[in-house]
Amino acid sequence: MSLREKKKLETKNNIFEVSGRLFKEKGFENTTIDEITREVGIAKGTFFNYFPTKGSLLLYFREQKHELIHELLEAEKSKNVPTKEKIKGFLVLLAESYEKDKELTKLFILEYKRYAVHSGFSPDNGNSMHYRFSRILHDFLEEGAENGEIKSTVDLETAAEMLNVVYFHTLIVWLRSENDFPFSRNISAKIDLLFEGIRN
Amino acid sequence: MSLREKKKLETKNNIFEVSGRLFKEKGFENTTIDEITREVGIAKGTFFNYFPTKGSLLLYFREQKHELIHELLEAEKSKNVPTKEKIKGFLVLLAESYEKDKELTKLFILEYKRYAVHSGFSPDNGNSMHYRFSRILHDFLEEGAENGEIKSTVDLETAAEMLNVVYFHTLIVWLRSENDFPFSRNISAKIDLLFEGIRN
DNA sequence: GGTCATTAATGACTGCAGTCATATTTAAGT
DNA sequence: ACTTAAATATGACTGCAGTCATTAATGACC
Repeated sequence: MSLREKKKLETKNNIFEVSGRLFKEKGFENTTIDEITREVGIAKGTFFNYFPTKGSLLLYFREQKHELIHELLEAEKSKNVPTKEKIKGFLVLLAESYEKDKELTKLFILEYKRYAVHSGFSPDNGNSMHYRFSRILHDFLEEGAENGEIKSTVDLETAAEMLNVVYFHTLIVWLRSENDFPFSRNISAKIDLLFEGIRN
Repeated sequence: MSLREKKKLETKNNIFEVSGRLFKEKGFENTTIDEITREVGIAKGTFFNYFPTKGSLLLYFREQKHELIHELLEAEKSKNVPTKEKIKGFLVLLAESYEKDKELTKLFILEYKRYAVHSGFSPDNGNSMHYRFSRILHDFLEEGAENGEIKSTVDLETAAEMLNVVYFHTLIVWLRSENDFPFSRNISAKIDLLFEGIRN
């Protein structure tokens, strides 16, 4: 790695670290780029060589966080429990990992939503949280379908999409609540409902 | 109504009308307050006497739109069809009403989401789209429960919340698509799935 | 119809995100 | 070591949302 590359990486990490701290301390809106760059010791313009907008920092936070997801996923995939339990376990674990950085998570979930409405979660965007999650959930469901745990008439894409969207909605409500919200029970109830149906 | 009140209403309507037109013509981000006020013939500051932020215009658009909802609702409520069909009918009608102002709808759905993440859809906020919708859906479900169409073990609040969130997600995807997306079939399939469950 | 308090209008001003022409640093070729 | 091209850094500048102290319009009351 050349001197150039080393410096570049270091600058990016510095921006990342400082902005994360400031966002947590004072919130996203109350933190200015000027503040971040002053603290990092770079010029304002330099920031924009690394991140195209202030909001894109949040997408980067999300990406970093999601490196962890695949570990959770592998651990959960190999368990020998019914599909429904696997999905519950995965989503609860995931939420617990978000819980560690509640404030930051709120921010990047919000930013994701903004992005999602503007530009969509198109399949060709490998970094789309929505897409990756739907894929993972779809894999679980497919396994369940192969075992005969799931009705053959169910469209697995649709089911995965619904799990996904219900999950994120619940996550947001949970993140916003002051921890008196029993996330895992709540999401479990919804997954049950989706598996069992509501019709008598 | 006094002269004052008349003028006030007229100014508000003018802002509403001009901004709506400009948003449709050039998009929300590309329309500036200066432009709106110039065209309306008021000073910039006056705008903020009527709407606290640029985004709040979108909430106002939404409110206006939602005056229509209750008409749809009443028509649908009185039909004598199964609960599931009532819900489908209502959601499809609603989507069709959104379709008339696709670009504007996109904007205010986005703004709603932003708002929702920031400040929640608290029950005490009577204007919250989320809350009103959940209430309406809840009413439908309650009727279904009374007729024995719905499992007694199902928590109606949860079911309404899920219908709601799945609906809005689907709506967004549909609004973003270029009309080749069969909304009513898609949302119907999801409602079916939620009613019947996915477990074999 | 004149006085005064209340309500609304005004636009210069502030703060911040994001741009861009210019300057500096790096690395490769000779 | 010198030259040169490419990569990177810089900060003054622009554009826009939102504020606020000041001014104008309105209507209640005598």
